[in-house]
Amino acid sequence: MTLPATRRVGIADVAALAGVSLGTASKALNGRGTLREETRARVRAAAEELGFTPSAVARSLLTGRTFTVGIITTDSYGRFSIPMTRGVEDSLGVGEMIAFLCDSRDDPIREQHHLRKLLERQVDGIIVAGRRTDAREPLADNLQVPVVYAFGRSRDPHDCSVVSDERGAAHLAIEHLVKTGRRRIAHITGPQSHESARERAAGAASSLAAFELELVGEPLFGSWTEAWGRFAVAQVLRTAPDVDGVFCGNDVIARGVLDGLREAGVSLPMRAGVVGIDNWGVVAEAARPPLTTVDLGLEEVGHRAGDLLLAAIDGHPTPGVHVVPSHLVVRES
Amino acid sequence: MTLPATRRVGIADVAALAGVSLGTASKALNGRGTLREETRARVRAAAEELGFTPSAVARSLLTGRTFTVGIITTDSYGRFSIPMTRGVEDSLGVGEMIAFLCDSRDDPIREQHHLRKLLERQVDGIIVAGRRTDAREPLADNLQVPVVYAFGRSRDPHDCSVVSDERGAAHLAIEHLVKTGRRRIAHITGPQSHESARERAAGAASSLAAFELELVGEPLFGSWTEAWGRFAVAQVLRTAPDVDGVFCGNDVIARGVLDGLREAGVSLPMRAGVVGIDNWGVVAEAARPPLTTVDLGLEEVGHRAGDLLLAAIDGHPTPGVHVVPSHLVVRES
DNA sequence: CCTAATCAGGAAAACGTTTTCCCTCCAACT
DNA sequence: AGTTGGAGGGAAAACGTTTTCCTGATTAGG
Repeated sequence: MTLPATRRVGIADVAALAGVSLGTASKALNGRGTLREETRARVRAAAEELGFTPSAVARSLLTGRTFTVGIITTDSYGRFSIPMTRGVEDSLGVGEMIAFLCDSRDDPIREQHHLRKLLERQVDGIIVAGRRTDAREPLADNLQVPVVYAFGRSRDPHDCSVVSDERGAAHLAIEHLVKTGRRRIAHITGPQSHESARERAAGAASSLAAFELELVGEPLFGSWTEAWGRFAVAQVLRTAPDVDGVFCGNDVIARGVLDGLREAGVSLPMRAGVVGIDNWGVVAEAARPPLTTVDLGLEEVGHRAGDLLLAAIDGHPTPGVHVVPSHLVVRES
Repeated sequence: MTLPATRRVGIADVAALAGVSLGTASKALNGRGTLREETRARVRAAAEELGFTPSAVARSLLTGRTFTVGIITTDSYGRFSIPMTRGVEDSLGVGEMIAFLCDSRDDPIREQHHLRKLLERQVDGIIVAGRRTDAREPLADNLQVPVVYAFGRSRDPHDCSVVSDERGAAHLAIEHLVKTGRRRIAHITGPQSHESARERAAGAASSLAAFELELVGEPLFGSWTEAWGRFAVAQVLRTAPDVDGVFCGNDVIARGVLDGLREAGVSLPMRAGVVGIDNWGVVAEAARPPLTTVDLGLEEVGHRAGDLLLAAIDGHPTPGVHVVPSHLVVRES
């Protein structure tokens, strides 16, 4: 009893109503072949009348294309995958494609399971959206469909990966601080085990060097939390009371830093500038003062990944690592 | 040039290698028909050797089922749809189903566009995940596939909707405040135009009445922001300095309230208790003190919606509004 | 030894399209 | 008048499965 109350209306029904053959109806609806305009119109009218919706399944079987891609994300929380997915959707939409969303929750078993499901359904391509920037193992080898890695690149440099510009982000942050007159700049960031934390710290150091400056103290690695930001900035104030700028590894830390500074009596943004990374609206806008931060262009990463995947599906693969520029979002901090 | 380098390996290849007919191979792999165990094994071995992956497309064409559903979400930000999608995925996973994710961004045109794409692909069912609890227009009438509305219910009571228990949530919050000794309780919440704000306020009033108490002042409707929380609580303190509890419409407001109270010199949680709604980790856990809040069970809403959709696909629809219970998450506020 | 029943497996239809090849007109040339 | 050639449209193959029906062989029962 699987609700077949009314049979699907197929192109054969349309053809019958229009008084043409099945093949002719197909041509009329798809603009192929040579037909009189009057015939086309008659078929279109019949299709309209019957509410005909072509079966993508049948079409796929014949053409081998499903106009479908899979997105495998390891980001169960959604902070990163949401904007990326949006970008991917934008990119795919113009090609009338649509995406399966699979959440692997960082579990390789689950990931392989999803992969199998996607391959069975003959997706035209796959996007792997990571939560961390650290390079990851490729999905599988000898895969028949094109794959693009977004945000977290693949360990295999011959794969196609799209990443955001971590060093560039650090550079933008430092540049902003320096150009607004800050000279004694500290860096508070996440765990050293995260490549993004290391990259941002390295980017900050080299950027400061270009201005003939140095960080105040060593970069403080901790966790991506407000509590760490508050704690670390208190420590900074003890060892270097004249600090006038803090570059934070992400917005959440930055918010903790802002609270820590304010509560220590540092008037903001007069006596010190703070810059974060992520441009996460709910955090950056609610901070006091609203946080100046660097947007990693996640939506653009997704968009780019989608474009590259479409190109690869079309037979024009573009292996290598593609870097999407970051940009500064100036608020009041 | 669409990369047909190597032709797909089909069940015919498997059959040939195993030395059986195509139909027999199908039966062997699917456990149908009556075959010798040795034959089945031989076919399985052949399939393994060739790396055979059955084409879900061909199967769907024949059976009319795609084992695929569509999720249409209006929640471009992702705050609500992420946990719901997770729940849906969990529910579908056991049925070997997989979901298309479509973000309508609250645009009816885009929504219809997505709907068409989904119907073309012959999804077995559709879940509509709302961002607001306000009832929404049905997706379309005379739809051939089952639809379940999640979080935001459909205006048509004959549709199947799954919602969270807004009044119950308010009740849990008030109960917690009262049981921890609070008597002078204010309510600060979001815009009155949002049904959830109105429901939560109404729930709070009736719950207080059950304890023979009343709200301190009228509910303060504003926006779902920290700034509003800070501003509103300052106002409350002016008109009712002895307030000892605040029930907030969501966690973000609650966080603003906590900051406002603390900065006004109210020691927390000794002199006042604060409860939010949402249990949004990044906000509730980072609050000072960590926020006690009500979890609306969004993941459960998604899970339930998935279950009901599966049942409907199986020919057992369950029209009506289904309410998922909320639960209190006690932290330190 | 003959018949009926069961077991194994093959042949072919079916799903709903798209596309290729073919046929039949009819007009325009030579 | 005979030949091209193009326009308009039909017939049928093809995609890769599942399933139904059928046939031949083996076994059990009488």
